[in-house]
Amino acid sequence: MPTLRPMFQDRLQSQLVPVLQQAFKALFGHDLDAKAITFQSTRPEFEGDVTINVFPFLKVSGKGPEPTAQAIGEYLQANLDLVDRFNVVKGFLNIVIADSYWLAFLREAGQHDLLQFPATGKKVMVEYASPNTNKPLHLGHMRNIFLGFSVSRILESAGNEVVRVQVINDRGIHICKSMLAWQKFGDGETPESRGLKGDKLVGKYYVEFDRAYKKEIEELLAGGRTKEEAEKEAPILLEAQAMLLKWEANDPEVRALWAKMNGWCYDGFNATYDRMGVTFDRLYYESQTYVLGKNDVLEGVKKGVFYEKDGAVWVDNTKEGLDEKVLLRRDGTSVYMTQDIGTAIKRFEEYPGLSQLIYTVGNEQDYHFKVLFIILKKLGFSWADELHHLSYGMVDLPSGKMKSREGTVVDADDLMEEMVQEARTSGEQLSKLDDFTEAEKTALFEMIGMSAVKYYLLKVDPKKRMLFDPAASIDLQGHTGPFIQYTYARTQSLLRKVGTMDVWQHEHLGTWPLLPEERAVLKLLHQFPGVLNEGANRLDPSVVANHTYELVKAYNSFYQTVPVMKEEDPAKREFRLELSSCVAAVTKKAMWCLGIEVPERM
RNA sequence: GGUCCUGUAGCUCAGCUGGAUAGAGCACCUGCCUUCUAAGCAGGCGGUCGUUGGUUCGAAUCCAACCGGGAUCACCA
Repeated sequence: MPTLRPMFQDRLQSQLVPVLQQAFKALFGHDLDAKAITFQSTRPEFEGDVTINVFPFLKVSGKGPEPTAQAIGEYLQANLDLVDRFNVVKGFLNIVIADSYWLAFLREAGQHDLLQFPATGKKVMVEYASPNTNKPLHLGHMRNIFLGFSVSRILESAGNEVVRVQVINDRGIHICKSMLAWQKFGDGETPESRGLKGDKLVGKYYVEFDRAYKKEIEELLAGGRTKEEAEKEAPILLEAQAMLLKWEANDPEVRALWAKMNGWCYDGFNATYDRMGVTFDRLYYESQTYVLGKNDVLEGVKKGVFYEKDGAVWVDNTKEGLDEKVLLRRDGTSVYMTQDIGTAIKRFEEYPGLSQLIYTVGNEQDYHFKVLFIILKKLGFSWADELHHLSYGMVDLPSGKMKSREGTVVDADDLMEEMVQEARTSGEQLSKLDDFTEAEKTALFEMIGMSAVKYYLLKVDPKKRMLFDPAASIDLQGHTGPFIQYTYARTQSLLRKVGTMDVWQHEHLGTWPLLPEERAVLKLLHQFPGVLNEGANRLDPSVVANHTYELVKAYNSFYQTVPVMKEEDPAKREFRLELSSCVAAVTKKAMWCLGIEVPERM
């Protein structure tokens, strides 16, 4: 993967490394490579914040593990103020970082957004939705959309300018099927007359088509045709194919129907996107892009990158361990790959400063993108190395795979509605919201329900296929979005009280032994920029999701065992308020990176 | 068959640039609301990290083979 973004340098490690190098020089007369040192956070059962494993250095030190660790520890303690003390357990050097360091860090964190990196000056395009216009969005689209949108937010936080893009597959045989079925069986009904969302109505006729098609096949089978013949010869299919030809010939009537039904579909999609909370900067319609690429391919033939065989144009990727692939059919028409080649080129033309292009598409297209990227590289585009397929695994149901034909797809609108209703049911049972207006409640339950779905889909490593268990996803406790929202609401409750009591002066923070609960929270805050950087480099929201959970879990533990407002020492109280405030800000921003909103009360 | 992804607790998932007795959530069991929001906290139960070899001082992590799950390999989109 291209590493465009600068590596985040952990501020603690960047201070430790040079002194460690000095230590190795002074103690063992060895020039230590900075990359040879790996830090790990100290396991909770030992005292310390950072741990260095000295086993790799035994050859250099010429001593056993414990004396080596001891010597390094002593050197660090003597030469670096932020090293307060240390202990050695077997080959592990556990370093305790001085409270003053943590306090200074907290002060800094209070003044800056830890999760907003300086501008990189880079522009990145993220394509994260590519629906067909013949059926409504479902659970699979939801993973795709939330994943890509979150990645776009993460990249933005990491300092990049982001262009969010949707590709709409608005032409082809699939939409003709819906159109034909509507013409035949629709009786002129519209989303308005029927009271149905536009995408649902179009989807309904896609199903109608399939039903009629199957019926015709059965009749043909009964008439003695083979299955294959029947599938090819069913009159309604032939009619749909004829309609596609008419569409391509710009037949006004077909085009008008096409525009009308696609319009219904877009209205439906837009309503779904609104509820999802996602937006696009640029839409690409396949009806406009499907003609692209042909000239680029012919250009490639001239350059000798592609070759002709049997009248068709091929690319040979056998050297790359792949196969040969047709790019233009014998009749000169395009295949899917052709238009993807053209569209990629067009995008870089449209956005001259673009440095990276990310396609959020399911892993069933891994091969397709591998081939696409190789082809663009062969055509000599300098940006070909900056193309990335953000591939994600399929979403399975407890009953198995989702199959539209078997009616087992989970509809996006239905699922969101169900989750919001579940949030309402549990929220009203808790009866903490008596002074909320009905509108406020509705907004809150919307926020909670949506966070449950989004977090559930985002906490899993994108490349793995995942199981969507409706019963588990509806859970609002434990490792869930609502749990994180709840913690945020807790911090806000505290900070509101401060507002009315005016006890928070933001004055200098004193020095005293930090409590373990406080340290745990500080360490997780301290690690967060590195986590965001990792998420941006790996294009993986799950690392951000999981670390946010770690943070709020530690904060809850702190909250439940350490007094904040009730602390009598004003300096400690202020420190804990500052800590709470910082946790709140970071949590809010991290959730923003996931495309999840966070409530002031719940 | 070739290629790619994947296999960790009853279930869903972290950990995988090699390092200390493998972590969470759910489920099940025990405590904790006259005290800053109990959508919470504290604790218990629960694992031959698919199998077998190899590399290493050290392997869930790297390598190989095998087994299981998935995807893909159209002059389809």
